[in-house]
Amino acid sequence: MVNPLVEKLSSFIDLSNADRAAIETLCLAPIEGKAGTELIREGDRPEVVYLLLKGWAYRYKILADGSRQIIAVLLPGDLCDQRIFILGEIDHSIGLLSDARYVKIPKEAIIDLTERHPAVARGFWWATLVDEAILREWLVGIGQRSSFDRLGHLFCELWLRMRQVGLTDEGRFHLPLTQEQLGDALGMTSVHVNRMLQKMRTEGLIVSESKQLIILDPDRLRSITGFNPNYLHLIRRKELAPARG
Amino acid sequence: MVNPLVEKLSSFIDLSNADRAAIETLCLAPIEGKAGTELIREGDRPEVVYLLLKGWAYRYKILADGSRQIIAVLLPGDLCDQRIFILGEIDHSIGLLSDARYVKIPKEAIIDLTERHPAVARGFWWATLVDEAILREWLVGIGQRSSFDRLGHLFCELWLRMRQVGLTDEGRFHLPLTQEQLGDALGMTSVHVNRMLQKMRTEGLIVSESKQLIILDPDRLRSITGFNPNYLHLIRRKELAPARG
DNA sequence: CGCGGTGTTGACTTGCGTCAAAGTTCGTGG
DNA sequence: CCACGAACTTTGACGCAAGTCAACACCGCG
Repeated sequence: MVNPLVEKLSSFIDLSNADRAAIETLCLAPIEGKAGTELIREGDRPEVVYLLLKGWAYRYKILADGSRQIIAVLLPGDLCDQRIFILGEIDHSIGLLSDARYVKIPKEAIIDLTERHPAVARGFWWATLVDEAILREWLVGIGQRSSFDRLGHLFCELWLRMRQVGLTDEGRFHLPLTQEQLGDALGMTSVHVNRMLQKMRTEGLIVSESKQLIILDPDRLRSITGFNPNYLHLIRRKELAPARG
Repeated sequence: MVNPLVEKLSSFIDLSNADRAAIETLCLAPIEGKAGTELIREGDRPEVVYLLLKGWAYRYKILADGSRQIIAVLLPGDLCDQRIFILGEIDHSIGLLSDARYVKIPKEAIIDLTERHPAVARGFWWATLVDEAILREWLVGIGQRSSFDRLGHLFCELWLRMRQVGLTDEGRFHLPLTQEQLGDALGMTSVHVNRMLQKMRTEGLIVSESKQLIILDPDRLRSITGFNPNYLHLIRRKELAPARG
């Protein structure tokens, strides 16, 4: 089985065999975690970086009144903030949405890897910039789009991101989020998520069954929700010098 | 006059005189721009990084229906994405909110600077991580907070960020945003921004006059809006080794 | 077979948007 | 230096998308 981080980075940069091997070496002692486990709690001072190998995780914040905002969804191949240890206390929490496999990478190993493997360093920068772009797009959605469009837009994004790591089967992929979690990610209530899901079903846009989502007509869903995949920066930039930076 | 980037980074790391001089050398040929100027348009392929020296700028996206979401507000000392050139086309636009002074730094100069000055590299990483944390907090606000709290929360943030670069006078600072721009940043209409501003005035929280905002009682505003400054990571981490990373 | 976590449904409420008009401020050119 | 227009702010009436509350159904699991 291919390492999902290698797979993800390969969609953007050319990795040498040495680069691949270096990444895979970091994944030799994976940890298995159960859904609901908290990896990092707001206020912690982590000295390691987490890399998801299998399953889903999420970043979130809990407010004083108990409400929760999900800030990001992490899929296999996603790295939790390569330089997180530069900050003092972390300002949000990270937990597992499903049973998952992951590795804890000491900060020294990350620094070492990026110093010895410029292509990997470049790939990590790319991944960081894409994570930020996703965050921006979520802000745009929650600020400007209708709840229906927001939900459909998220499905388009998750579909492409899952496809990038080879975890889709045509329009179908595993989606372990409950309606309440979807709501917390999109800034709406689970009741309203439910209503919008049904609208999408009756309009023939999706089918969902036991944690599987099927997007019946991706093109139509995209055009209805105004989804533009440019922010995922999936296009490989062959013309760029591979070296420094 | 102190360079605002030097001032900002100094709040987190110790810069040597050589570090400071290197940054200041990059700012020798500033450009003066008028309010409303577009620095980067969605779809561009920038090969330079912008550094704001004076005035305000903003990142934003325009949707198909013409609505605009402001994704970030940039203050003096803010750098527009140190590694932006790694991506292909940029996925959002950047414009000037007020008349401003800024410099365009070629990507080679950024790479060179960070390779020769590890402390600066570390500071740039810190600034990047804080920018991301601000983005997360905006998402939390727009997703979970009432419009009143969102507005007050933003004022608390801008006040601290302006103070960090020495641009406050007690609770007073220059705030060049129109009510429409505030609305586009907070995901609400300018009409509603107006109503919430008046509520804040009648409750004795703020005074505003000709682009100046005065926060009368920062502690009260903070507790009302649930503002926790942890995400700005203003605390200097003296205990950390200054070297690599 | 019962129980806790989900999903579904309907009735009712409300925060915020929409629309539209009047008031204010400010920059610019005559 | 004043007048005029454009951009911004303020106000009020009204509508609606989405929240709230509450009951019920379902489903997997011990």
